[in-house]
Amino acid sequence: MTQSALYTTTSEPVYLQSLNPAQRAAVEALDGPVLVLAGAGTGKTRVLTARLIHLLATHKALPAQILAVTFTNKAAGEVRGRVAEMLGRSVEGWYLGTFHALAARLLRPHAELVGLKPSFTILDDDDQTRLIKQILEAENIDVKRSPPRAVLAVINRWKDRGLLPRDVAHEKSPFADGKTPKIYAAYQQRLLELNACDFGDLLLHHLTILRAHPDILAELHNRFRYILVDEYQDTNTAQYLWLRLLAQARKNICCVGDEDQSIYGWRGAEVGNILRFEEDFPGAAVVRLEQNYRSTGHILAAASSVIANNQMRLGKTLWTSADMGDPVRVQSLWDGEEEARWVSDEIEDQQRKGVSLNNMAVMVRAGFQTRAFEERFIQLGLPYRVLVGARFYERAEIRDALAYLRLLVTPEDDLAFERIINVPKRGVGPAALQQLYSYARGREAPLPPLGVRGDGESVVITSHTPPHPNPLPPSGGRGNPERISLMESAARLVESDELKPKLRQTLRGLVENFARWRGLLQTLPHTEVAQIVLDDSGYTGMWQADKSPEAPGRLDNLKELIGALAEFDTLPAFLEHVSLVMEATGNTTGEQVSLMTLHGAKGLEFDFVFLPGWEEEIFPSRRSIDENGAAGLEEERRLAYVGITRARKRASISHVARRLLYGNWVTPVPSRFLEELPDEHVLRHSTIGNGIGAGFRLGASGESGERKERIPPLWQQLQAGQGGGRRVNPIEIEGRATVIQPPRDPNALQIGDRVTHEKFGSGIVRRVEGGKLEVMFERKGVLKVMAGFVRKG
DNA sequence: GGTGATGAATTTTTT
DNA sequence: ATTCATCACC
Repeated sequence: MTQSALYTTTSEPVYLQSLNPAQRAAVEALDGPVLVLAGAGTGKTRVLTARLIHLLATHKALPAQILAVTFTNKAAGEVRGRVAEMLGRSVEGWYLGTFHALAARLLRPHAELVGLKPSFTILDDDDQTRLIKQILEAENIDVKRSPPRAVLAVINRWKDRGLLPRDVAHEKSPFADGKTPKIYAAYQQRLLELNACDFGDLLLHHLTILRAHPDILAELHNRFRYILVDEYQDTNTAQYLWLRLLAQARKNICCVGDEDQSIYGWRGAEVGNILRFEEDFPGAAVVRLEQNYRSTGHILAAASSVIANNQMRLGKTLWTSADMGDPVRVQSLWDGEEEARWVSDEIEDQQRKGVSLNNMAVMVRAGFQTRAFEERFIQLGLPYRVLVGARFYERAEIRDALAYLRLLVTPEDDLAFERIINVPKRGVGPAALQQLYSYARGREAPLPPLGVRGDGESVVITSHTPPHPNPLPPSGGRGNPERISLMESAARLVESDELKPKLRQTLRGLVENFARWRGLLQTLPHTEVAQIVLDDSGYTGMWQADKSPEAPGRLDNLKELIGALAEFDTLPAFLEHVSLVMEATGNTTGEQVSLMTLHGAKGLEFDFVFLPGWEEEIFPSRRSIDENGAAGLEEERRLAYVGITRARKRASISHVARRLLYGNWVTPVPSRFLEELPDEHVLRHSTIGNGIGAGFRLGASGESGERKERIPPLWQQLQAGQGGGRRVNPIEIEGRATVIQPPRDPNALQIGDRVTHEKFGSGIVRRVEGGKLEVMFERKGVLKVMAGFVRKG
């Protein structure tokens, strides 16, 4: 075998030297399916990076022969950066990116196969919602009872599951009078007409192509010798199907993930994918990374104890060589205000001891909880930043500006047209827009459409779905050739005398402006053209005239946008980037406490972590349990696990006796997760003097002194019947050797298998006893059933 | 077509 | 409490 220079030196290559045995096993198991179960803080990125380099160093693959998929741009960027650094060369052009970016890249050249042009645009969430709204209205569906966002969510969940309109004909949804499948079909139809994709389509279209065209699939099999997947526990069914298809020839697929950190079920992630890996890829090697390099002993023990209450897991036992450190703090407080005060006091305390604010973070369950802390921090003048606030490209002014640019590049972009036609206000309201629409459709138009044959044999967007509800025919689109864009309609109507004079003049000005701006692109740099567009359209002026306090910030953002634009050679290149990367350009200046949601905290770590609001209904979130029962509760518990394991030195959890929620006072029950924390690793304090809060033992006299107390039985009882969560004794943390497991008999039902029961729905096997199974059902919780009554999958 | 009042909803978030 | 959307009215 050829050996690289890196490899022939007497000592081992640098990138292998510093790995522990488990990490090393994960890196060196190059061929065949491999599942790397990477616990929190066990060096996952390091393994991912080393594995990529090892593939190259051993000459197993060239860069272009590796498909490395991540979930977020941030993760892709991290791997990119580290690989580039270690190799000392650029990773430009590698197939290393997010599912969506890679799918888009692979899809474009074959777009015609699903009825799109290779230049298709990618719609953002906002565009999607507006489109759905239009369709609902055209179908005469009450958008109050069926909010477009909710309908879109249902459709997106279908897409997550890889379901096309033809697959969902009998699926039910509580919205759109049961016509959601029809809405889905109409929506897909409209997307084709707009030559557009939403995020889900990027994968679905590509999947459709790979299934229908073995030659294209074979080409990819030939190209991608090795597949590497990050955060596998977050993959949805569509992504899973896509990966499985791509991996089926060579089976060299390595998935890295942690079922205990699967927290995106609500947006389609299937923990089942990771739980089922060995079944999906028989003969898979499984490597567990269990040595934690982040947290001290008490923190790990507390986190392990909480997560041990989950049934749907493969199981890992984290351990550390670090000392026990500080116990996890649990603080009981009066109300939200006191909680914010307590957290800020603790922060200032650490700050006085020399801890940087950058090493401290507050992690909440839901966005609205940040407010109390922000107010307190502002009051104290404590610098803070909110992570995952409104993202840069989601801000209104940025979306408006982007819409102008999109319209400049693609005059057919009706959604962009609609967004900016009356921004700034030009007197082109819904009525005028309706006129343009009518004309575009070639119906009810005041004049026969110029250059359009007949009177426009147009398919009305939605009102009559064609007999075949599948808008994705295998070849050629079913777009309506008669239909013209809104911009085109405006251009033609301006030449007629059917518009009111004022409107006509306005539209004429706009149409001419766009034509002129487009011309400028030939001679001027695109950044300058962009600036001219924003200025001449009156958009900049609109914000300059705005006296509201946020206006100056918005103008700054627009400047920043032009700045970002400068980093790309062309306008279309920039727009493609933006549609896939909705990230803020980070401006990290000075020392700041971080404030974020638990979801936003994944992948991050801090010395001191504050976890406020551990109260039933809030955390675990009521809706999560309402909507997903036992499975929802387990996901909440994983969120607790993620929160605690973010802490390097100390995790401080708190809950309050009363809280102002949506304008009224509630007295929450302490979170059941508090009870799952083992006493021997926790230090409990309370400033609450008596029994407010449905679970606090009365203090002797109602004074509010600090007091260490055991949480009493009342809510233990309350919880006993809830959520299907069985109480489990805290487990000890212990070391455990890395295991590379031999292949199992693929036919026998085993722990972790997904099964379906006619009456109880689907679930995960958690114990096998002869012919009897103990199954964790998603809806019903843990039940014993006969093996004969379930089927696999 | 723009403005103010009224009423309902209000987890989590990437691409 | 606050926000956001829709409706009635100017």
